[in-house]
Amino acid sequence: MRADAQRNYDRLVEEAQQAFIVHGTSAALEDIARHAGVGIGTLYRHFPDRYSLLNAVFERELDDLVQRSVELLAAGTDPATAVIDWLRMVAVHSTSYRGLAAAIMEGDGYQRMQSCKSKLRSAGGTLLWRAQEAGAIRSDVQIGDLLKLTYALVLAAEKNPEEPGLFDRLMSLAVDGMRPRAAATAGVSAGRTAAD
Amino acid sequence: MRADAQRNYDRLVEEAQQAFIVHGTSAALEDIARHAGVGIGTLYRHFPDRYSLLNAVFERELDDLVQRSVELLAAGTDPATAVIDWLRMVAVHSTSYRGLAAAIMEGDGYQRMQSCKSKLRSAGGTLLWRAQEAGAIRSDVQIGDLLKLTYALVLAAEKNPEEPGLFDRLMSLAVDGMRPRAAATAGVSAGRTAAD
DNA sequence: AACTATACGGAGACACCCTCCGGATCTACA
DNA sequence: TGTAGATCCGGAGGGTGTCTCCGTATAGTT
Repeated sequence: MRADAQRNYDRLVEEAQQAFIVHGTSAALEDIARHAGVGIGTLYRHFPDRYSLLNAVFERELDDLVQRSVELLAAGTDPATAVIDWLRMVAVHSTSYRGLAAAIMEGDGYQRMQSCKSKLRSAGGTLLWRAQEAGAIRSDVQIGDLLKLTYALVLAAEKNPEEPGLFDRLMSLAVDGMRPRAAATAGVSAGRTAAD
Repeated sequence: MRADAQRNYDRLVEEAQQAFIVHGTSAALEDIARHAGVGIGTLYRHFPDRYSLLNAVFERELDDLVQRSVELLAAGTDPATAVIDWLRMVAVHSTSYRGLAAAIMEGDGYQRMQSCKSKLRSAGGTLLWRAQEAGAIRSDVQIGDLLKLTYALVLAAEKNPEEPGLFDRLMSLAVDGMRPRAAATAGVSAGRTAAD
């Protein structure tokens, strides 16, 4: 890669990060290029579409979330709580970019953002595995599902800013469902089989 | 309302329904107008934005979902199962329009689609109330939250078409969390308080 | 210094959104 | 039935944003 190309690449990612934070992930790409002192053509050469750029920005920040998962693994925290806390951190992070949750979920971006997704999966997967080994989380729960759930709830919360506690309320529903149920207690679990 | 205006209004809704089913809720409004044999200006006069049109289309189909809730209320089904089954019906319906779930969640459309939302809330609210009276669903669960959760999960499922069972898996997590937990069983609920 | 692979820039085609207003069309009333 | 005028129609046009293409410029090499 030529030196000038590398320079432009870096400036674009830098500028994109700012723009995405300020204007959300739908910030105009032409503005990003202009602020980076670069032509729109250059932007598109480095990043064929919006998702590529988003992926590059996001990837720089992922190390932090991965690091958190390692810490939670090392610390003596309750395995199930560790998983849930980590998912909350993922949620908090994605909140800093309006629209990021939507972008990650977007099918179109599936290919482009895969590198980010697999990093998240491997970090979270380890935490989940430990919790499942300890019997603290249902064994049929998958890390991919948890991440998808988390981003879906972030999105719901983002679209309902007038309800501040929404994410936590929804997450708590799902969180309770993750835990293995005690052996059926008469009455309380009536009808449960029909729902499964 | 003048007769020709009414005629155009109806044709637009009709045509929009088809377009939304075929091309998703982001179908080009100009195409809808053209297919309805009407100018784009006419479309915008009747429906100031995409959400108004979506609302009109959606509203025609809501009676069915409301009807279902009445049936579930009348039938002797388990109250909690009835709520969950109804939410599934809502989910199935919204699946017929790619993007509807996103549109309903969208903040911009909040005003425009309110009439649909309140119909859903009142139908679901009655079912939920009965289940909570019967002690079959946690009393702190709100119908607004359940609908938001449902649409969030529909959206997640819609964006991951390669995983057919996703919606059901995610829903089952949340569904389990809705049920009141039996009095703490030693060991299994360790760490629960931290998550609430 | 000359050469070539690589990268740049931005004009322009495209798609969609939404507005505006001159002209066409209904309807009520005589 | 004829007409006045309130109502409605249509689509050109301006705006925004995406993405492509290719003539020009430049870094790196010999």
